[in-house]
Amino acid sequence: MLTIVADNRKVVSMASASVTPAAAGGRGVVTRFAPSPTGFLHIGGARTALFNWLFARHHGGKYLLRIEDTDRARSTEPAIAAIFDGLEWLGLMGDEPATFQFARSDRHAEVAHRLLASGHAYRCYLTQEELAARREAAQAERRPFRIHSEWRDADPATLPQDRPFVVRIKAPRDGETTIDDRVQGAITVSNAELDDFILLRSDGTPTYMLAVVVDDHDMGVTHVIRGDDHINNAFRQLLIIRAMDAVEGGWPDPVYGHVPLIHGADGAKLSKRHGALGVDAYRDEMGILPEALFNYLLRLGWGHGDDEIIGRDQAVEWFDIAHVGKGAARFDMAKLLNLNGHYLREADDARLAALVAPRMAGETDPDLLTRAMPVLKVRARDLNELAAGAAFLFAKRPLAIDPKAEALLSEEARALLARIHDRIAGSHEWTLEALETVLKGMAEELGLGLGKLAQPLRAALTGQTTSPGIFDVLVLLGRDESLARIAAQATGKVQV
RNA sequence: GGCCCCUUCGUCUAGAGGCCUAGGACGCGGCCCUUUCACGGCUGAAACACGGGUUCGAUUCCCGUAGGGGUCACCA
Repeated sequence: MLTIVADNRKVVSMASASVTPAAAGGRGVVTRFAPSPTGFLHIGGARTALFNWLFARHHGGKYLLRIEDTDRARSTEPAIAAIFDGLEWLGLMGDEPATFQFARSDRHAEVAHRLLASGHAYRCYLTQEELAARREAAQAERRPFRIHSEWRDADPATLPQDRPFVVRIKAPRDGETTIDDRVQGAITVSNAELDDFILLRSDGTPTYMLAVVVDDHDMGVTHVIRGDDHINNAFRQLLIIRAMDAVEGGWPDPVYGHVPLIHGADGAKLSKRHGALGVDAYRDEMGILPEALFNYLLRLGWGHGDDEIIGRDQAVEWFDIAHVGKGAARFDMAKLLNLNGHYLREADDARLAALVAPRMAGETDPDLLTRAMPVLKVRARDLNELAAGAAFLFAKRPLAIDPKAEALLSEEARALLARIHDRIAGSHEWTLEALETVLKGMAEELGLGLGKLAQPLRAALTGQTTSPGIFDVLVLLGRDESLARIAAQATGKVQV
């Protein structure tokens, strides 16, 4: 993972040095997923990535990745690795090596200076203290605070030479701006609501607002699909885009699609309290399959008629951003588990065996695990349940007997086990059919239901009250192990 | 608080003026299958936030109300 990061860095610095805007003029669709590496890839981010990926694939376009690491204090290398790891797992890596935003600071500053030179931006010498004081004053008078810098229209000749300044955009003060959002529909904001936000900080570094716009432009991004917490930013970013378009042309408005955030079960924004975990937790701790999370996330906030089970290819064919719901959807673990159970049953047995083995205590046999999978996977919803269900296969004698199973092993039951032991020990074939014939015949002879034999058998063989079918268990365990486990619980048997 | 957005069963959703007696899925209840647990099948309860319009006719269009969410940094 770290080598990939290093490679990406190299590619980026070359790209930023040559400054070759891909000119978003017309042609193919280009989307992007742009997380800031301040933590793991959370479920909401994964869904945003998914929608970008699907939209691009559906339209035969390109899907790119950009790491927004301009916040040097909060961005970390492990977070970058975790995000790539999560995307990789879900099959949502970009079509090209990721772009790293911080590496492109010079290009961002260059754009700010063009805006400055063309009069679309200005140097503002207001200090943070002055701003804070004005903000407080506005608060005290209970009126909304808008930055009105006296430097906006200052005579360039009178500008201080040795004081720090920030570069602010000159936002229009009248009129209104409408965004035709592909998810939300038309959204209109009065320009008076937008104030002169900062492009370049006093230390010369670009702000997020500037960096996003410049990077999207240079990467040729045509469709900006992201969380709807960015709606307000879209209007500000459009200001920069239109200013640059006026300055040098070739800066078309992107198409926006602001998808709703995912909420917790209580309807509030998903937070750690709700289990807003990284996708790695769904994989490692909860034992979720990537195709299940993919399907779940897709159906969360989007639907296609009555269809519930939707695979990758089908999703690409059907995905339509206009059908993404406008309201926030709540995360429902029960439904995810149900879907996971479905994909578990569909999954390849050897693959499942490999996924389950590390979750089991002690030694396991991949071959036996694989052979047991068909009867094991139908009764599990996640890999942990699958591992628990497989435990009996590798348990060492003497078997730990679960209290509920113990209750099944009465005196009569133990006596019965002795008879079963002798009877099946004499069976020359150890197959599903042969064992079934023998045991059913025996039950009939004794005038008992098969359950009377099967239940104590299950307890003796697995130490539990639930397991795959009893004949499956016998065959999986094999003749020697089965007879030994039965003998251990039967009365009057010499334990091997 | 200002601004922006949202609102169909508990949850995810279908629905784009008559197809709606509002459909599907998860979850929940019942039945069947069955040696247990599952899987599977059948089945039941369960929703158009409220109030006004527009219309011959509104879940669907418009306006209010209520509720919810987002956003208001030299963070991203």
